[in-house]
Amino acid sequence: MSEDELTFKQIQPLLNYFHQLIPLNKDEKLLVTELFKPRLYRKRQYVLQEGDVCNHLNFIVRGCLRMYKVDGKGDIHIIQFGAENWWLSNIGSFHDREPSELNIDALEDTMVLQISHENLLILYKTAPKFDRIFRVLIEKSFVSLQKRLLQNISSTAEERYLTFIKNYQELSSRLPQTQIAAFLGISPEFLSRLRNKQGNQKS
Amino acid sequence: MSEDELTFKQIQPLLNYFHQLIPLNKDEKLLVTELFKPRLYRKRQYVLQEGDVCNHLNFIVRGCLRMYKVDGKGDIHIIQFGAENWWLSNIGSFHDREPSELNIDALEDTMVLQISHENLLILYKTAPKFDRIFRVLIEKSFVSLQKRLLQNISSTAEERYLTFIKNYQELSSRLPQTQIAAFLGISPEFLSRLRNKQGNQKS
DNA sequence: CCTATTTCTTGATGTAGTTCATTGGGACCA
DNA sequence: TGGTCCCAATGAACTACATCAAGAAATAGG
Repeated sequence: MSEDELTFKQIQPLLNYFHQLIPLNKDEKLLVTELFKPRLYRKRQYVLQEGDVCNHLNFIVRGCLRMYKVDGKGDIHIIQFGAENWWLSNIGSFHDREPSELNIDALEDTMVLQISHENLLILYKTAPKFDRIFRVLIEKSFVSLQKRLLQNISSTAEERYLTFIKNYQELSSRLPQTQIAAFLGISPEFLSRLRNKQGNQKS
Repeated sequence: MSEDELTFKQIQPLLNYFHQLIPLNKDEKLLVTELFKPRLYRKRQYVLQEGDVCNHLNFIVRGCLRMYKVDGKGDIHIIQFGAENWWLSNIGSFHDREPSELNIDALEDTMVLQISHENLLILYKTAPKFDRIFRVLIEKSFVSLQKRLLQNISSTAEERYLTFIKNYQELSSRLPQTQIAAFLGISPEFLSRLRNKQGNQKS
């Protein structure tokens, strides 16, 4: 297989993703292929470290990332997981070109397709359709974030946990409990108790 | 003053708002003036009621709205306030044309400029620049929502309250405590205790 | 101006969730 | 193949916050 064919194969999941939102023509597909670069992150490797400016949008092809904040006590709070076909970046830092307060790292070996800030500007300029694509994309992210916030201000830890395993069934069996607890905003110990409670009810 | 001049005067805050994000030309300003309609909501009046499809994007000129969910117990959870120069709509319901699970109503007499779903499509079609404008706009909303979520999973009620009065200084003195409590996700009684604690420390 | 309603305060008690400390079980690595 | 680390489980004590109840203060509206 030639290098071009290899690149094209790697980029396919992203083209499919865009195509599902808004169909692309040949030129636009080519542009995406040129401007997005594949990159592999090893488990535990940083994708973005606190203090650096977020310089890429990341589309996850396989594996799993997390974006989190470390608080004054050294505790980790996970804002978002990113698995297959999700985007994960610090949008604020990326657009305002400001140092990030958040970290992104890999929970598993993870393959991403990433576009640099510079190349994104080229993409918008060359194919304004992407203004719309990314508008639609972020609207969807906004809605799901809003749902999560609502859950957080209105539900108990148990309800949040049950919603989580329902919404992210696959992820929840793949991730260690500590990570899930840091995502739900509860202590790992309490999550452990919740899980046992669930288990007992089943039998 | 002629009717046209009146409309133009009413629409001015919105034109300024857009202009600050991305400068508009004359035609684009005209288009905005034609497609957005002013509307007054009285205190307690619904802007959007659960079960209806959200049919307008609302830009608030003066007054204050809230968007909230009523849970199974009848308790209210406020997802967002909207005051001067903010947008407030149920984006999910608006774009997917689905019944809303959220309500929006007025906490004060409130003047909004609103664009219907239909007219927004015309706006996007006629002036693609608005794809970009609304992309940038929602990116900003996304970032502030993310900050709020982070606060919620990582901070105590007291910290959240202090952040709230810092970020929304003016709003916090204008709204009843019950509303602020429903926004922070705590009981009004506990908020009252927090406030007294603050007061005592000062003296 | 008066009354009705909403809003705020305060106390007593209950509970969801935390923290700390200990134990045991895997997974990775030399 | 035996340590080293990370992860899960569990008990005991603690705390942040909720709930219920009742009264005081403020506000709205006719």
